[in-house]
Amino acid sequence: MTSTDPPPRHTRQRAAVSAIMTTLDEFRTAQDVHAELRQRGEAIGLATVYRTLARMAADGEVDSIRTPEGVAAYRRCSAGHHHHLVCRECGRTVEITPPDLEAWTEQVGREFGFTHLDHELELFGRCPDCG
Amino acid sequence: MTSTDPPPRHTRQRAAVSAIMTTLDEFRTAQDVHAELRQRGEAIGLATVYRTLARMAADGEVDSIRTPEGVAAYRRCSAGHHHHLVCRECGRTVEITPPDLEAWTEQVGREFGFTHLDHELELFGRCPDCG
DNA sequence: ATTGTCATGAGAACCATTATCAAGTAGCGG
DNA sequence: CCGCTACTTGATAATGGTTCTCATGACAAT
Repeated sequence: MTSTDPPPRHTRQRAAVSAIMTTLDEFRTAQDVHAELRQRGEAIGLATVYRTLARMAADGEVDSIRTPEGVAAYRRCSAGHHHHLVCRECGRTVEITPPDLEAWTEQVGREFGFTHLDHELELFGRCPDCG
Repeated sequence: MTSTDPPPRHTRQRAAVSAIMTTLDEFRTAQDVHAELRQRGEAIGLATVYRTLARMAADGEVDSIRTPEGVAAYRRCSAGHHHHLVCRECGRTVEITPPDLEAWTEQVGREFGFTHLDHELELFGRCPDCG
């Protein structure tokens, strides 16, 4: 696991997924991406879209989240990984940027000797419209 | 929608779920709760556990999140919960206490008008023993 | 071109969750 | 207590997103 995973091969399908992800600003599910590619005339299987997006997420090429309904959604990587404030009632989501979280994560990692650190932070609440 | 839903009835099954949730500190899935109750000799159906936990979450009696794998998990509503640094390889866990997270959560809530705030934070990495 | 290896994809398998609906039970008014 | 009615329960089926299977096809180094 520490060592080099073999690099992904360059295929037409992978290029198509990569290309479409750079044109989309919002989070899309794998099913959405598959449907969109099909609509554009690309011949690509659903399983391949799932695999490719998962791989791209693992490699840091896209960000992945879970919608409140539990489905995975992907979006092209903006600079810096961010977090969300989610309404429990209606699912409305606001992007938030906690200060110093990256730095604090590194500090905690050093303190306990952990490496390859990552963090997951989500805030939950009830939005103004849901009282 | 906003107003009067009929209040839940007092049943043996609901009492059992409510009771077990007060004894558990960590997030548990509905399946976990169901298995645990069965192991304790409670006769209760899986669907009922799902329904009861969903209802309790809607009523604010428990908090609910989605794990990175996409499954729903529930935890009793309590002040002063803690967080973890988890090794991806061996599962080793260290309790951690991020500074100012409570205060920052409140501040973000006020900023966007969200109420009933809670947060979920976990750190993941590779522990010293796993290199 | 040949060959070993990885990627693809159609469909099946998987699994958490939800819907179905007949039977049981809580709670209330009499 | 009695009975009525609406709510709850639970075994099972259905749903739907995601992953697995494995035969076939494509990539890339020789």
